[in-house]
Amino acid sequence: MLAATRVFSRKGYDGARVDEIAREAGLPKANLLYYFKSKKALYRLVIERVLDLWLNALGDIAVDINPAEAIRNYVNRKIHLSRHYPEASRLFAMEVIAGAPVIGGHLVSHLRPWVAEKGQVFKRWQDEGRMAHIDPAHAFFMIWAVTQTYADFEAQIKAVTGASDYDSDIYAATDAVVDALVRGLGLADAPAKGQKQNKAAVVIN
Amino acid sequence: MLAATRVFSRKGYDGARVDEIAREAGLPKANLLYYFKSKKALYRLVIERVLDLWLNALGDIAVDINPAEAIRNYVNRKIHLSRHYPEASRLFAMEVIAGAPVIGGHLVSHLRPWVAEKGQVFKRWQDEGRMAHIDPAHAFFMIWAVTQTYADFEAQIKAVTGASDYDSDIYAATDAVVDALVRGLGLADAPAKGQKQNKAAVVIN
DNA sequence: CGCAGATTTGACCATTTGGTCAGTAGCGGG
DNA sequence: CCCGCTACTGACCAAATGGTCAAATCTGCG
Repeated sequence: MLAATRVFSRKGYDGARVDEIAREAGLPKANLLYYFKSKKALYRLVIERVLDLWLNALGDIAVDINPAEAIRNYVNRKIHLSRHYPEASRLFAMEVIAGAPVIGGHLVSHLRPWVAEKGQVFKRWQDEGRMAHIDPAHAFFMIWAVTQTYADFEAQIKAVTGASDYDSDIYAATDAVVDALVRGLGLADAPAKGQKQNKAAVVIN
Repeated sequence: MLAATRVFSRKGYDGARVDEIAREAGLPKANLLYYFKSKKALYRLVIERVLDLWLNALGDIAVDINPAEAIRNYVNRKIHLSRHYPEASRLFAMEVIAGAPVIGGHLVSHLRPWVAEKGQVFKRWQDEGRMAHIDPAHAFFMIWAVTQTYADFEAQIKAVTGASDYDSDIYAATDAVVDALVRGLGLADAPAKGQKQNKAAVVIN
């Protein structure tokens, strides 16, 4: 299962060889196909598990604390995920890029309501002047884009920065990125005193 | 060539069938292989052309105008590209996710110096207090992540928003995202009066 | 026209790959 | 020890696929 995630994420669905997955899992191909009916079935299981991981591990966005803090938490958790399971992240990315043929339905049935619900919180914050006016869904797209890029485009980032130790070198720099994200979304540290008074309070240096 | 880009971007290298590319190009497979020695050679050509498009079409980041304006231009151009050539964007993404086996060298030899050079501009802006202090390379990663997400994760965005007309529905919302990006990077509209005086001047509403 | 070289193409081939199957090994209970 | 059942596996197969090739067709030119 882990082996499958690794191989699929490295080669994509078509590029992955059942035999390679089996070898990586340390058992004969026939045995692998004894447990999982087919390559496609295995892929489906793996990708659904990844999506679950994504949705569950992220948990909620705290409503009770201030927006900046809440989003900072969420983003950091997301980055933590990407850092800890880069293969999962990449696998998910490939699936979506290919048009989400397998998890398209799940995205509609699970992710969509999730976004709709959390979006309500954003809306409230925006009404209270504690968050910039951005379509909540797009705020998520921004957050996801930025957090996933460190897992998905690792090769590019490595090439550009020449980081020798990706994990420590790169993720050390993400704090500033999280700041930028929070600032960009215009999140207030504390409840605003009045409507629209929002002054992008985060100090820059 | 266009056909190849389309098919490769839809299926990935391994998923793409030479025969399908040929059919999409409206000529027999044998003829396609007469022009391009092999599938791999064709892929290499296509992906290199995409990278060129990326690097060239983006052109420069204007130094003479104010930072906010300059980056806004750059980001808008990038979004325009993603919007106009989503297949190219996705193809590039898949290549990088797979570890950039083909264009890894190009990234180091072309993209890296490009970033280093443009990064100097960012550094200057930062020293002048006209931009938040973020490692310039990471500022680019942020920008790229956000702009590419609209092409690469189209399937996800569609699933979440339920947009019926992706092109117009979605790209209409990107203005707010560009704003957030500019705000997040702490870009000043006009030259700051003094060092470190930066107050994330962009008003939020 | 006639020829030489380039272009085009259907037929074909070697290899790879997902998946099957018949048979073997392990194992719990009687 | 044996029976029945599940887990496991090497050998095998049909289909798909990248690539080749020889023959056909086209094109420019003397």
